[in-house]
Amino acid sequence: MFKSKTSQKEPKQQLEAMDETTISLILQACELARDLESNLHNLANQPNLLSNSLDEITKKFDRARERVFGQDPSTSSSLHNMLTLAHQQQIGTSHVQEWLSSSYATQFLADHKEAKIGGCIDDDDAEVKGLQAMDIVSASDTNIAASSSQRPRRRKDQGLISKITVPAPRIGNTEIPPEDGFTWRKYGQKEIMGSRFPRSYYRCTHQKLYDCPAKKQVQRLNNDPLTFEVMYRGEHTCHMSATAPSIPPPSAEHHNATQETMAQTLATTTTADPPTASLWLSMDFNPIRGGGGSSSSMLGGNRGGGDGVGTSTTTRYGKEVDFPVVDLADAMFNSGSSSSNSMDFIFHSAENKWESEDKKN
DNA sequence: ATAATTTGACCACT
DNA sequence: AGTGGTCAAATTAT
Repeated sequence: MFKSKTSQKEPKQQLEAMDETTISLILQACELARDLESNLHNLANQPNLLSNSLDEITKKFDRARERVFGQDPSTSSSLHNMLTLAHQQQIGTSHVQEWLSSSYATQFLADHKEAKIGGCIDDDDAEVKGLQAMDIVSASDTNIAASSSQRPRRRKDQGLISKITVPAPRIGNTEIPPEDGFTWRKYGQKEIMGSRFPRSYYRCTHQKLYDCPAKKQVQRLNNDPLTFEVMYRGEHTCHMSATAPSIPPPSAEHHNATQETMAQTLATTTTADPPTASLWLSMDFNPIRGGGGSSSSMLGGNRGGGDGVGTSTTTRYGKEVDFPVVDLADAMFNSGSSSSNSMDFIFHSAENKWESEDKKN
């Protein structure tokens, strides 16, 4: 429904924002990333080379970013994270490149710039970069305590897989973390010292059924409530099972944040079925929800544009909230500008809706 | 009835 | 002792 509506309304006007040199820079960086990917195993033993290689890629992206945006580090953080994670988790960077070469990439960049209302400073790059392959390996040693009869509590250090920041949905509820193709069950929330917003703890919905150890933490950034910091721990094993309900993402055995970024990006930039972007689009977004006893009925995998696709609802702490899609779209496109004012309006109107929703309860 | 979320308490870690 | 991660009973949603 609103799927086609939004897609048609989104112009691809940002292409001219990037000249050929910029595109070339990005492609070069992708090329380097691919090289790195193929040599990753060798380079793992040569930290210096690895570091140089990463620097090279980073620089190219930075230059590309500067050419496009002058300077706006926040804008490129997701892109940067994406690439970084692509290396570390051995995601096929050809996917990245493919995506980058599509017009959706430019749209993505434009949208991110636009969506940054408060101007967030992404200080996570260092951390993400700091991740070693060891971290990824150690993450698999999550042996969920199913043994003792006592209350076995997990140790803190489970091996962090990835930590990324993702923008809140531009359309819909900006207060919920974006869909990432997996189904999560919230098991905790905690106020964190120095953070204005609580941190939410999620585990894979299928933890029990499939012994899936995947977890994630979601927290909004202090300085940019419209950005979520998502920390993934553990690896999904549920989609490995033949009967597992989760749809394995393109790079099946390496679930990760990149997908989240990409998924979120695409979800927030366009809901059309773009030729290249469909690569990610097809992998998720359908809000396979473990909702109300019907989760098991989803087991066949209802992907591929089935019935419930394109839904404009999602969960918000257990409640299903109808997004004022039409209103939002109108606000967005009738306001005649893409300024932050219109965005403010959108977010505020959305929040008001949710507030009144809350009052009912 | 079943599943998901909320939330206070418990516990590991520093 | 403080902080953060997890548990689990109670609550809410489906």
